[in-house]
Amino acid sequence: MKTRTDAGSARQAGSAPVTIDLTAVIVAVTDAQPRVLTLGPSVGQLLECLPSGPLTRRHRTLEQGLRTWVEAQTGQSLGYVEQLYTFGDLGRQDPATGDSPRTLSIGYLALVREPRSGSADAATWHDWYRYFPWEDWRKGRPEVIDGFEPILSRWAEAGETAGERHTRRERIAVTFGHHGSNWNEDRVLDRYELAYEIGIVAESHRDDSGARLAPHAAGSGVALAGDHRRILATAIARLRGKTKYRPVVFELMPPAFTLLQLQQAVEALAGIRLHKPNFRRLVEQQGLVEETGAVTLGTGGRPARLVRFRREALLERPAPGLRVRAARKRQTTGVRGKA
Amino acid sequence: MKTRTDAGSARQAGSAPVTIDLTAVIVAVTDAQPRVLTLGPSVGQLLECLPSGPLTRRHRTLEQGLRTWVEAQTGQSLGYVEQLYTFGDLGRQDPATGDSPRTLSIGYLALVREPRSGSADAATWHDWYRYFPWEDWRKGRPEVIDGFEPILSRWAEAGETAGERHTRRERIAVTFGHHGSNWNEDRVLDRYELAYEIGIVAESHRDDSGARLAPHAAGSGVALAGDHRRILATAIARLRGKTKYRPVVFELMPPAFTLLQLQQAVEALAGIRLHKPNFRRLVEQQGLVEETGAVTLGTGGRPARLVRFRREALLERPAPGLRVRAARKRQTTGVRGKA
DNA sequence: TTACTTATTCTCTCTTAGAGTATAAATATG
DNA sequence: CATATTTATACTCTAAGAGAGAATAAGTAA
Repeated sequence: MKTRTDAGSARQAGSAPVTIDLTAVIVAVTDAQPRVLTLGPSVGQLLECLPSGPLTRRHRTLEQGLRTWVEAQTGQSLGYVEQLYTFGDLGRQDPATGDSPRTLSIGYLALVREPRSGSADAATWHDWYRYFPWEDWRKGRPEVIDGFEPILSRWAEAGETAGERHTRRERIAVTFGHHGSNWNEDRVLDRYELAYEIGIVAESHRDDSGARLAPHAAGSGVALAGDHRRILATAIARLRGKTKYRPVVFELMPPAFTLLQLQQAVEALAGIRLHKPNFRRLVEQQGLVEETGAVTLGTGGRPARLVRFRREALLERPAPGLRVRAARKRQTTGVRGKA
Repeated sequence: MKTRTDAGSARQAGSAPVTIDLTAVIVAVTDAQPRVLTLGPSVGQLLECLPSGPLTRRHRTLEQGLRTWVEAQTGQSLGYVEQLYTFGDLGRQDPATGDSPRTLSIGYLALVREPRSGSADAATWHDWYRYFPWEDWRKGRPEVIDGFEPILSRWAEAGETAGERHTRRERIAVTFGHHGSNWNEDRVLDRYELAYEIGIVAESHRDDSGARLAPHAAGSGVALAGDHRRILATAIARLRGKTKYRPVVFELMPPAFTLLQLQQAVEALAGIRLHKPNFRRLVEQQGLVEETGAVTLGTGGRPARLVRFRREALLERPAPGLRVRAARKRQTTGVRGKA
């Protein structure tokens, strides 16, 4: 449609060629680990990247374009797909791009059931904590954060005015919490952004960005090409948040599963441990699952009932989800040996 | 960055010229009504539209481009701004555009304090329920929904297979609820999408879209140019949802306000009535406000304390927000006469 | 003074969430 | 085969939170 006022001329004048990149974060959970599909480094491409390709006029819809590209590049066909965010800031483009057409990346989150094990393509599945080691609190506070802390405080105290120093301390407290307390697992993107600004992650140094305070810290995880690690952070944040009010985890589960498997999937995504009896109560109370009648052996103990997702739950509750909070005391889910 | 596999050639081949439109939903609350800023119809532009303009190479960031356009078109400078969604499906463009370059719209939500009353610009503030009359349940169930119901059932029963009819009935139940129960105020976009698909709103008939089952229904609200009503629906949905876990309402309040004003702002956004004592308890318990010491007269009754937003609340709670649910019984907030 | 309006404070009940304990039914081990 | 170990499942106890309504305070309008 037309834009009003005298925008017409401005449009002609300033409108620059733009390329739209459709980029997918494809997530699965296997063996209680969250995985993401990437294309490994190769000749002419130093870093790993997410599956992605440009929007063309053959793509009727953005999502359809994404599906096409992903299938071409990885062989994966996608089920659940959701748009995340559109990234397009200039100062943040990989300078390798030169000043060719401006590129916007539209990021998508996709959830799939199972990593296709024998994919002959260049695509490989990786534990997503490879890119965000500080996000996995399932075995307690990750040690890598110890390495960040001095960098963070140095940055805070380097503020020009007292006010700025206060704001910076506040920001650190909100995003990273206070020495283990107040950790909010949803703030994945905030943490990445802060790490990027301060220079903790490798991308800060590669990009044409202002702040380069700290040298790229140890334990800052594997970098991805372009904006891709930011897009991944956005995806994890969205998924962690959404789990709480929509039954999205079930997109990642096989048709039948045990309650422990479900719990471990949620724990894998959220990066925290949950209290087992309360988790089960929550799931059953909300009517999110129903019996299949079958049981599994091979659990190593008493056989577990196999359940399946109950679609009707969507109709019954306004916000069917797993509103979980981390167990205060570190809580074994019953699988990983004696506490 | 580069795209891997043999995307290079495909990119050259298919890559079409693209225009990026930055579109703003600018929201304020005055006199307990939610308002949105639009540019009125004019010569060469039959419908109202949202402030919007193309991204140019002068805009370093998308958000900065948006702010520039909005200020040029409306004189409003924006405070809180948040990206919503990127729309770019082909089948849904206003056919008036012809087949000129494909346009993607990136929608934004902006919150401002006060409508600038005497704006000489073409921009005007309108109650947002003008575009979504069925979304305002503050005075009970809106009558316009009565007009939709037969159209909805006719659509459901027109499904080809029994399965499709069932799916359609389910979808209606989830989005519109069952005759007044199960109304979920967050599902603004779902409802608009359904209305669009069935043909309840005017845009369905204007666009080059498939379904045109029903004639554009009475009480279906004022149409906007292009995608803009969809973008507005997205904004309302986002704002209604976000209110529950982030203190965004305060972006819309004056520096000092009474608890009733705050409640009415939340009610205006959510389109539902709240239980007054419980609302106050929630606000005070969460530590979201603090005393200013002053009181207002002119409330028509006992003077009310004036409070202000307490920023520290952000640090103390993981999800500081107003997790409100509609009062079961219609509940007077004490202002609108005797129930 | 009396009615009415809005503000503010309580109370009571019911649901939900956090944390821990007890029992059941398999596997592993001697 | 008895026993320890492991996982599954069911309960209990407590405390916090949410829904609903009543009671009291302090103004304005008649």
